[in-house]
Amino acid sequence: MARTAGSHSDITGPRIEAAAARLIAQHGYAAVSMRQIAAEVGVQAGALYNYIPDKQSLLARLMVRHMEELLAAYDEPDGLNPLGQLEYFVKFHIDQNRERSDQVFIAYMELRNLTPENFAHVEQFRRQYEAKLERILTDGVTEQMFNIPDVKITTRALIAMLNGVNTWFQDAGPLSLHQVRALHWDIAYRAVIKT
Amino acid sequence: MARTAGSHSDITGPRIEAAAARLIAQHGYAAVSMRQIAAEVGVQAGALYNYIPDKQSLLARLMVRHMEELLAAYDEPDGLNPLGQLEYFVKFHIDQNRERSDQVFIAYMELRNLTPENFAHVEQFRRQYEAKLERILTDGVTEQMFNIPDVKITTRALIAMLNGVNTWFQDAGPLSLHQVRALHWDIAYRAVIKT
DNA sequence: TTTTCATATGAACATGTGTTCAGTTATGTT
DNA sequence: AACATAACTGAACACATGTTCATATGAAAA
Repeated sequence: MARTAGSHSDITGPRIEAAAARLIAQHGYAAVSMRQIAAEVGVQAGALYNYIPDKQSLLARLMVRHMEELLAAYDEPDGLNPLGQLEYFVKFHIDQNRERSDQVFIAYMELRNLTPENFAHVEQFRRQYEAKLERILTDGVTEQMFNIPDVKITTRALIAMLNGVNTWFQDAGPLSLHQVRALHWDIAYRAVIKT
Repeated sequence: MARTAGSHSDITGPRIEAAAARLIAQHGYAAVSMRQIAAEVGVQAGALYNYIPDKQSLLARLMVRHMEELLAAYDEPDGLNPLGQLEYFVKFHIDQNRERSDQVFIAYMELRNLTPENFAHVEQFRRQYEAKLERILTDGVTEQMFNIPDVKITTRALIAMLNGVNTWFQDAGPLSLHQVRALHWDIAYRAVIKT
């Protein structure tokens, strides 16, 4: 038996990435085999190689695509002062953590499993994203709205804090996403505001 | 050829754990083989099983021991008000991140590679540690020193922020550990203090 | 010196790995 | 109806995996 039904090129491709994202987020890149991914798609392992050069490329593609989509989804808010922009960033980041939790999780857990070339590629995107927040903080300091001893450290600290949400937030939990957003915004606000 | 030199039981054991910690922190549990660990120790793979029942137990032991040592190293500061205790906690956590970065990294990156039983065991320690911070924040609120909308979320947010240090701090970097401590303490302070 | 035994070897086992590819099948086109 | 080809199978490849065990070794005890 070969192809079991229909012309599936356009559907199998995305399904491979979706299955890979799910499994890798759950078990880790090294712990997931090509045969597991194939089984999740409902196909034999060999068929994956019609869509992917190799396993490493699959991981890299997953991460690059995620970073591209993340940056694309962030539409620079016009006409907001630094405080408003910071609020936008915080809520955007938390929303992304929720909507695309697998990809977000992979993007910062599997960096060490990338080849140096792929790592450099992804890292470049990561820095672009970080630069958005850093810019907001810098502007806020310039406009004497924020009081921040070290903008670079505060940038990383805030992102680390926001990423943390992904490790414990569950839809079934006691807190709504709205509450989580509000509480993190409160902390971020107090961490930067000039009093 | 068998044993190549001397009676090494008391030295090989710790060396296995040290090598495993180094390698797992760098490449991840699933990506590191028993033969790699053995090679790092300077021994054949079979010899590891004089000290370890299996690979999974090695990971679990690493994590449990780390958590035990972490909790043991934390000697409850007497006679400090909540603010002083919070400062102590922040600096303690950052110092631990530096002194035992491999173990800290493993302890929150490899949770998903534990069997359910081992996970439950480690998770219990993790909650004990988290409870220390939560207690400090609760006390601060009670004494009307802190203003915290949700103590549980703030606890997690602060720990996530502090853990973040481990992902980018390097001794060779531009900032001293002292500076990093001070900057994070500043953020934590502002996040909780009642104004 | 001889005995004892903890400590390590190295080969083997069964299974799993990523990847390739000749062959098969269903689909859309002619 | 016949064809062309995209899409997939299934078996195979070479090698890696965790783990076991009979065997060898050397240091300490007698």
